[in-house]
Amino acid sequence: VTETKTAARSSLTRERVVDRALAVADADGIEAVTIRRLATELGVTPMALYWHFKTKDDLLAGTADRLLDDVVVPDGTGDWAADLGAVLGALVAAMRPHPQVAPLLAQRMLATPTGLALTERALASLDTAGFAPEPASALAMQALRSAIAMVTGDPVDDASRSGEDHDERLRQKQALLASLSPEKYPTLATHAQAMTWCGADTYVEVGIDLFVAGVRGLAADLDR
Amino acid sequence: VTETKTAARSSLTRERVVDRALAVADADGIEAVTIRRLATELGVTPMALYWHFKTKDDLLAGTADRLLDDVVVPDGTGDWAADLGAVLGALVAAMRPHPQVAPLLAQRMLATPTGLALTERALASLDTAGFAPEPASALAMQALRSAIAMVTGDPVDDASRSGEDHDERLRQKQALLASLSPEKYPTLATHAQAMTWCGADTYVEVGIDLFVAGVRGLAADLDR
DNA sequence: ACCTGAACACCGTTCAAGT
DNA sequence: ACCTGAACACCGTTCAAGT
Repeated sequence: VTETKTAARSSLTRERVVDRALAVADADGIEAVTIRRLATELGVTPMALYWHFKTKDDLLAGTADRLLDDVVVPDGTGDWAADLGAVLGALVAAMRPHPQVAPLLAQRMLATPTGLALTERALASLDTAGFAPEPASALAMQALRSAIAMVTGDPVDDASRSGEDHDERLRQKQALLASLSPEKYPTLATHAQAMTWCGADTYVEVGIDLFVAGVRGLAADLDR
Repeated sequence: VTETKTAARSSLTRERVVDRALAVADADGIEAVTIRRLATELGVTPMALYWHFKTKDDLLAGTADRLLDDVVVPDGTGDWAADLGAVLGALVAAMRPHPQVAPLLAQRMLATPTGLALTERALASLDTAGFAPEPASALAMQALRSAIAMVTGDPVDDASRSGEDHDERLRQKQALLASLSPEKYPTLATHAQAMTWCGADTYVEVGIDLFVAGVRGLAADLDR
């Protein structure tokens, strides 16, 4: 795991630090990305990172911003509902490879050009849908949070730990659901399999469709 | 802040520890609740807590479960949409006084009787709405996450710090939004005030309505 | 400009010991 | 049963110093 490349071993840069941070977060969870661990993996003193980042929060912000680099801001098509779905889809696609980092994006949406562009598009869609500024803003924020929620995955097992920990928790969850009394929790018993399947794809699709459908419903209520 | 009550100063209990944990989380954020801090505030050795809790995660789980104690599980009325909204409302109402603790509830919904009861009701509503087990489960999980997102408040300033920090961040946010070029971000400029208002009430209402409307829309699509 | 070294004030947790 | 004390392996960060 330690830095072994002879080429470009010199010159610590913000980019290389963020690369490592992303790798560590993906492998062992966001709580594992630590100044000291990144330093040792980069073959450097912990304090070396403080030349490139003012603080650990700064480092995490930089890591979050990296996700936004991959976002392709969709063009407007005139169909506000489709546009809103496209913004959500773009955001979700960018966050999905790094679910551990996704929650940090909440604080970066108004602090980054891409984040601002996405927010602008979302608000524009909601504006043409007929929402006043206040509900439009609330909906835009909820959109952001929903997107994060979709990629963060199964709420029950937090999906942070990889490998065996993950499997064991999933087994525990299944055992728990199987042990429930069908009289007290009839529907839950029926849905035991579905609640543990962890199919991220359907989860994301349902999430985006749900949000757009919700906004559509609220927009329709405005006209009455 | 340190424990000063002469009555019942003896006998550390799980309840008293959780009380403190909640107070600290509300005052200084969830990252401030620390075994060592709780111990000193309770006038006790850090290790004393380990008699009542197996680990810090256990302590946090206990703190999260406390929020669920205040939940009143709503009765079914026959109107599945209303029932779904009631479940969401009950959950949101319980989490709202302690936004810092709310995210921890995600892991406790299937590990606690009240959580199971709420999940059962939500799944039952979605079942009568016509959803198959898989989408119903996905929607139920998204409901939980949405509820947490609603109480966690403004994504931009994370609302964890109280008082002056909070005010300063809000001012920074306003300044940032005011400094945007209206050509590049026309809608954002229009919504600058609304994006900073922090009105939690409208935010929650919009969130619940949005979710129910979304499910209604998806349910209607099922019949076509 | 860019990095090292030592030090400080924190963490969670183990293990043995007290009462 | 319930709590203390010392110790271990971690944290983020400051401050002075090296090159």
